[in-house]
Amino acid sequence: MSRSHSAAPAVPASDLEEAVAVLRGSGLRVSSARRIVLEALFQAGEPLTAERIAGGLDGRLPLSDIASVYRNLETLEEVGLVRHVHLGHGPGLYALTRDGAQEHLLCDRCGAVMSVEPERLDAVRALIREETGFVANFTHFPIAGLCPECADAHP
Amino acid sequence: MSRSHSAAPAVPASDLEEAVAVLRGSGLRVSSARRIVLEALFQAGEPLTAERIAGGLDGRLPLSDIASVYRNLETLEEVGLVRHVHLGHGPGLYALTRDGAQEHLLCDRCGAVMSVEPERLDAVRALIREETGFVANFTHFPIAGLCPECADAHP
DNA sequence: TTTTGTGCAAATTGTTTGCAACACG
DNA sequence: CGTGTTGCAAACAATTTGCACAAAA
Repeated sequence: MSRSHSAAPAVPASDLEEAVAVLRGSGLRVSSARRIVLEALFQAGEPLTAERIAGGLDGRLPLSDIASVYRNLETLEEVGLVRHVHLGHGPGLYALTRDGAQEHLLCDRCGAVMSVEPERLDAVRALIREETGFVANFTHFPIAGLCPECADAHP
Repeated sequence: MSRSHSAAPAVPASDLEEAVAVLRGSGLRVSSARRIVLEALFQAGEPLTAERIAGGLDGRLPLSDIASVYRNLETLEEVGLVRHVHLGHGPGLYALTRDGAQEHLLCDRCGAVMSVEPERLDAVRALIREETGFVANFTHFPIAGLCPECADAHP
C-alpha cells in the first residue's frame, strides 16, 4: 500500500527526436512500439488513454498491443517523458511532460475538466499545508467538485 | 460521462434500529442481506471495502454475496445512510454518514490517510472557488499529496 | 549474439448485470 | 400473494503478468 506514483522528475522533450534521445541516454531501446506511443502523444497534443494509443489514434498510426502500450507508458513515465492523471473513474490519461505539468479540476456532475498552471494553485497549496500539513498535488489526482456552471445551476 | 456520485443528502442514523427505520420510511425492504451490510458498517466504525463486508468482517458476521453488497451499498447511499470514498487506486471505501470526518487527504508516498471535518477546509474551498470558480469537494475524492512526514523527508 | 522488448493469451482486481428463485411486507 | 431482493454466474473495464519469440544494440 505504499505504491508511489508519478514520482519521476519531468524530462520535457519538445519533439520525437529529443524524446528518443532521452530513451537512448537512459540505456533503453527505441523499439517501433515505443516510438509509436511517443508519436501518438506528440500528435494528439492532448492526454490520451492507453486504449486510444493502442487503437492507433483512429487510423493515424498503426495499432499496438495494449499490454505493450501500458508497459511503455510506464517506462516512459519512469524516464520522466510522460505523466498520467486519473480523472475520476475511467481509464488513466497519459500526456507528455513537455505539455505542462497541469493541475486538474473535475466536475462530478457534468464531467468537465479544467486544467490550470500549478502556480495558480500555489496559494491553495499553501493554505492546505497550513491547515493540514499536507503538500497537495493535483497533477495525478484532480480536485473534484462542481464546475462554475453546475455550481450555479445548483442550490 | 456525466455520472454524478454521492449526491444524496446525508441521513445520519446513530444505530441499526434508526437506520432500519430510515429504510422502512423510504419504502425499502429490510432484508437480512441489507441488515448485515448495515451491521458491518456500525460494528467496524471505520470505512470498509465491499469485499470486507462480503467477507463478514473476519467471522464477526455471516458472509454475503459481493454483488448484493455492492447493490445494497448503492441503495443505502441513495437513501443517504452511506457514503463512499476513493482513496487513490484500489477499492472504494464505504462508511456511515453518521461517522464524522467527511473530507480526506491521502499521501501518495506512504498511503497515510487523514480525515478532517469539512469546516477545516472551508477556507481552502473558498480560495479554490475564487481562483477557479469550482466548488471543491474532498469527500468522494481526496486531496492527494505528501503527508507532513513524507513532505519533510523529501526535498 | 545477448538482452531487452514484443505480442498474444490469460490472470487480476473492482464492479456491474441478467435472471430465476426467494422472502419481506 | 406480488414485487423488491437475493444469489450465482457471467460480463465488464482497466490493468497486469507469464512466456516463447522477435529485434535492437
